[in-house]
Amino acid sequence: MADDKKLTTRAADFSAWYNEAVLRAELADYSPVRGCMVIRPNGYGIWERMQRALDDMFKATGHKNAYFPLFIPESFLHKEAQHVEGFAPETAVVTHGGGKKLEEPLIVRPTSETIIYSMFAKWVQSYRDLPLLINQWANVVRWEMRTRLFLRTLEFLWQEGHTAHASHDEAEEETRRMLGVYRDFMEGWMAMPVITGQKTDAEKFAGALRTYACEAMMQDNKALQAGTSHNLGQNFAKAFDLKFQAEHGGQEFAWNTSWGVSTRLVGGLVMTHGDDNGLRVPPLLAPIELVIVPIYKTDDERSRMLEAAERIVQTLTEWERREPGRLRVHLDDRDGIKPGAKYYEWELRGIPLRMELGPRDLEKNQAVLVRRDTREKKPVSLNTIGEDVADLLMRIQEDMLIAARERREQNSVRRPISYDDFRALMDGPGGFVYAGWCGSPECETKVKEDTKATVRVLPDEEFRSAEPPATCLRCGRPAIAEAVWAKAY
RNA sequence: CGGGACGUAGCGCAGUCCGGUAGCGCACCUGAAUGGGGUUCAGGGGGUCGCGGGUUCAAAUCCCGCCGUCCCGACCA
Repeated sequence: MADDKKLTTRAADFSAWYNEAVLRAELADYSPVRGCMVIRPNGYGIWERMQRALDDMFKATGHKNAYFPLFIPESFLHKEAQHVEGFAPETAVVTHGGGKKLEEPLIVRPTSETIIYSMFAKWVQSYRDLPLLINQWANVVRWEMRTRLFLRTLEFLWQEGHTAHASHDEAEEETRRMLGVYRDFMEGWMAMPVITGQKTDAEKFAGALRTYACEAMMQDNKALQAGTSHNLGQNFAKAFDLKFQAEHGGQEFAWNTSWGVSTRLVGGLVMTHGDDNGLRVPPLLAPIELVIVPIYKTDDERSRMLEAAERIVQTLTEWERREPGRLRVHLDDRDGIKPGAKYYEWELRGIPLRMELGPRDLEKNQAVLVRRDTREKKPVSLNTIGEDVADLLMRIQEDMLIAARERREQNSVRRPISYDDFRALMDGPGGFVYAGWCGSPECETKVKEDTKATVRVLPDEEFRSAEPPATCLRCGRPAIAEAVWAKAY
C-alpha cells in the first residue's frame, strides 16, 4: 500500500500523526503494561542529550546530584495536607513485600518532596548549612486514567530539584532562577519557545506557595506545560521539622523550592517541530546531526564513494568546532536500499542535515547538503565542508526556534476579544489568548466548563501586551492580571 | 470508572453476518538486475486466529465468561 508509507497528516488528525511519528521514528513503543511505554534507543538518545545539557546547567548553578528511595512511607505523604490531597488519588501503593503484608504501605513516589525534606531535616542544623541545592534524576509513578506516549504515562523519567534556603526571598530567587534555566534550555537547545509566568491557585503544585511554569504551543495550538518551578514556602519544612539555627540565634523553618522537567519534553519536541514527513530534531539534541548517503551504480563507484565518505567522516569528526563537542556524523553504507528510501527514513527520524555524495559530486570536488527543516539543497566544496556543515547546523538550530516562535505568535490573540468570540475560537482552531482575569476561581472554572481552556500562566512582564487588558475575559469586571488562556495537554 | 471500537504472521488488515480445516499488503530471507527522492522480477520462511468454557460431525466464524489495547469523557509532568 502506497498509503502505508505516508504518515497521517497533521491537518487530518494531529493525534494520529503524533502517535505514528513517535512509533515509526522508533522513539518509543507500547509495552505489555497498561499506560507504560518503552523508550527506544532513538528516543532515549534525545533524552540523554537533554539530560546532559540540563545537568550541566544545574551544576553551573551550584546544584549537586543525589538519589533518594523509590518507596516512600505512606504516612510521609500525609504530613502536608494539600500535598496528600493532590497526589494520593494517583499513587501506586505497595502493600506486600517478600510474601508478607507490610506494617505500613509504601507509596511508589509520584514526586519526592516528602522523603527528601525528611532527609534535609537531618542534614540541616545551621544557617551555615544553607542553601542546600540538590537534584535527582529518577523515575516516578502517577496512576493516570488516560495515557499518551511521552506526554502522559504511568511511569515517567524526570529530574526533580529540591533546595532549602534561609529566607523566603532566597527561595523565591532560586525558583525564578531555575525557571530561567528551563527557559534557556527549551529555547536554546530544543528550539521550543516558551511563555513563562505564574500559575493560578487552581493550577499550582499541591503544597506550593507559588508555582511558575514554562508553557509552549504545540502545532495543534494547544499548550504544553513543559516545566514547573515551585516556591514551596515553609509548608514542607513545617511538615518535616526542617529547622535551622539562624545567624542571630533562634530556630527557623527553612524555605524550600522544587522544580522539574520530564521525558514529556520529548513529546513537546515532536509536536513543536515535526512535519508531515516525520520528526525534525534540532541539531543540538540530535543523536546524529549529519547523515551521509552515498550514491552509486557500479561496485567500483560504490567503493569510491564509500572511501571518499570515510575521508569526509574523518575530517568532520576531527574538526573541533562549537562548544558542545564534535560532530555526530553517520555514514549510511547499507547496500541494496536506494538513496530515495534512505532519504525518507532519515527524514522520518528528523536528522537535521543530510549529505548526498555521488560520482558527479566527486568529479566536482563537492557534496550536496540538504536541510531537514527547509529541505533546501546546497552543493558545497569538499575543501570547506567542515565550516559549511557547522554553519548550516547552527543556522538550522536558530531557524527552527524562529519558525516555532512565528507560528506561536500567528496563533496568539492579543486584541480585546468578546467571550463569544473566545468560545468560538476555542471551539475551532484554538491558540493562546491574552486576556484579562478578575482573579476569581469561579471565572476560571466557568471558562473551563464552557471551553476546556484554562489560564496557562499569568505571563511574566516581557510577554505581556503593550496595552494591558482592562477587564475580565468572562465577567467583564476589572482585571487584576493579564492571563494566557488556552486548551492544554 | 462511564461511552465507543478493536484483538487473525513482526506491522496494517480481509475473512466472522451465512460454521467446512487461514488469506492479502508491507516487512523479513535467497538470487539476479537496479541505484541522484519510497526499485523490479523470481523463489522462500513465518500464525495453538487474545484466554477459558460451551454448542456442533466440524468453530477465526455461533453462545457465555474473562483479559487486554486504542479512541472519546471526568483526573493530570
